[in-house]
Amino acid sequence: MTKYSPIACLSKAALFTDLPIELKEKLVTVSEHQQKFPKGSIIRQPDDGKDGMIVIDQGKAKVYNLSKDGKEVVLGILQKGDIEGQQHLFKQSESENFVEAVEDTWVCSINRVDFQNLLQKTPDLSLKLLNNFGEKLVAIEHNSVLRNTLDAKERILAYLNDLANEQGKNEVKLELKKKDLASYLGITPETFSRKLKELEKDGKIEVHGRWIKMER
Amino acid sequence: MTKYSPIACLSKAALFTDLPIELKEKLVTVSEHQQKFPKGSIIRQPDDGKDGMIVIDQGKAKVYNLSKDGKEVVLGILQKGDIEGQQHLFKQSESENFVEAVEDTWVCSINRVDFQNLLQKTPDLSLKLLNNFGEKLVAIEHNSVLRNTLDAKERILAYLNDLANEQGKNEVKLELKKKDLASYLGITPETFSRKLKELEKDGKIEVHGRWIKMER
DNA sequence: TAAAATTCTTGATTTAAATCAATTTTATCA
DNA sequence: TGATAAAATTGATTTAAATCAAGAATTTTA
Repeated sequence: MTKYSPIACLSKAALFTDLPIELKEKLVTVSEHQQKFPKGSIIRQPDDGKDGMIVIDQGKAKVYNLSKDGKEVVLGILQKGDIEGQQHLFKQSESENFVEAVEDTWVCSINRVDFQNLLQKTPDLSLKLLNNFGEKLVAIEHNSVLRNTLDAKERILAYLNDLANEQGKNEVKLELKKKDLASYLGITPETFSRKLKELEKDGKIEVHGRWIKMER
Repeated sequence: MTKYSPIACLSKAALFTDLPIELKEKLVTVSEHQQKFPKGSIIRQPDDGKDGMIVIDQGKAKVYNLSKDGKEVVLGILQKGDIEGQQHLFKQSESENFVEAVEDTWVCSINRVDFQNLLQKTPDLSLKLLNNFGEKLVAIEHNSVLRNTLDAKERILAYLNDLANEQGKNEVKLELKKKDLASYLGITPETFSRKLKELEKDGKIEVHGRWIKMER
C-alpha cells in the first residue's frame, strides 16, 4: 500500500475533492487521521460523545439502528470515500445510529467546532456541503418512493441495477453480507434468498456467490 | 387578514426566522411573493421548469410522487411556514415530486441563481441552511427506521403522538384527508380506518371525525 | 486445517395488510 | 339546498412476505 496521506484521505470524499489545495491543508489541521477499526468494531454509536463526521479511507462499514425488539435496521453502506454524520457538523447533536466496520477499516474524522471555525472563513465549502446535502436528501426521498412502491423482487433488482450503473459494469459484487443487504432493502434474509433465485430463474440475473451478473 | 408582508412570509420559515432584518430585506429582493394556488391546483411538478424553494405563507399542501401504476405516494405535508425544495437551491435540478394545494394556499418562492448570489455574501445564511438540512436528514432517517420496524397500528400511533407533541396538545387535528395520511404512513385507507378503530377500542385514542384525542 | 460459529438456503406455516366489493358518510358545487 | 361526487367504513378474500424450523454452505478462529 502507498504511504498514508491525510490529504489523500480527505480528497476521497466527493465533498472535498475539488477544494483548492490550501483549503485541504487547512482541513487537515482540523481533522484526525488514520484511525483504524478492526472488522466488527464499532466506529460510532449513540452517546459515544463523538460529534462531527467521518470519511472512509479504506474498508467498509454499515450504518444501522436498532428496532424496539433489538433487530438491526441497516440504513446505509459506507465505502471508500463515503462520508457519514455530516449533519453533526452543524448542530450540537450526536449520531443516533451505529456505524460498524464490516472489514478492517480506516477513517479520518472532522470534529464540529473546528470545522465550524473553518466554515466561517470559507463560503465555498458551505456551498459544496449544501450541495452534498441536497443530493443526499434527493437520494433518500428516491429510496423512500422505491420502498413504498416496489415489492421485494423489484426492490432487489432496482438495487442491483443502481449498483451496476454506479460502477458502469454489468457484473456487480455484493459488498455486504446478504443478511445486511436484506435489512437494507427492508426484507428478511429468507425472502432475499428466495427472490434472488426467482430473479435468476426469470433470466434477469446470474448469481455466482457474491458476484451477480446483470442480463440486459 | 392583516396586510400581506413579504418579510412576514419569509419569517415564517424556521430557516429564516432569526436572520437579522437586513438579511431578510435582501432575501425579499430575491424572492417572489403572494402567489395564490386554489385548492387542488399544482404548485410544483416534475419538468415544470421551476427551480428553487417555496415557503407556505397560508394554506396547506401535500408532497407526493407517483408509483409505476399511477398511485400517489405521499411524502410529506406542508403547512404554514414549511419549506419545500430547499435542495434545489444548490443543484441545478428540478423537483421530482408533485406539490399540490389541498386548500387555497399562498406561497412565496426563492429562485436558485438569485439565492446563490446572496449566499456567497452571507455565510450566516449558509450555516442556518446547513443546520436546517441536518435536521431534515435526521428526521427522514428517523422516519425510515419507524417505517421499517413498526406495524401499521404502531405507526399510526407514533404519528399521532408526534403530532400531539409538536402542538403541545393532547387533542390533534388530522390536517389531511385520511386517504392521504394513509399513503403518507405507507398503508391503505382501509387499513388506516380499521387500525384507527382498533386503537380506539384499545383505549389509546378517541376519534371525533377529524379530531383525535390522545389518552395518556 | 479442523472445529465452531455464523450465514445462507429451502420448505412448511402463519400473519399482517392488500385487494375486491358494497355501503354509508361526508364534501362539493350547480 | 339538493344532487353528485368523493371519501370513509366495513366485510370477505387473497397474497406477499414473515416466521418457524432444519440442514447446507461458508466463514472464522483456535
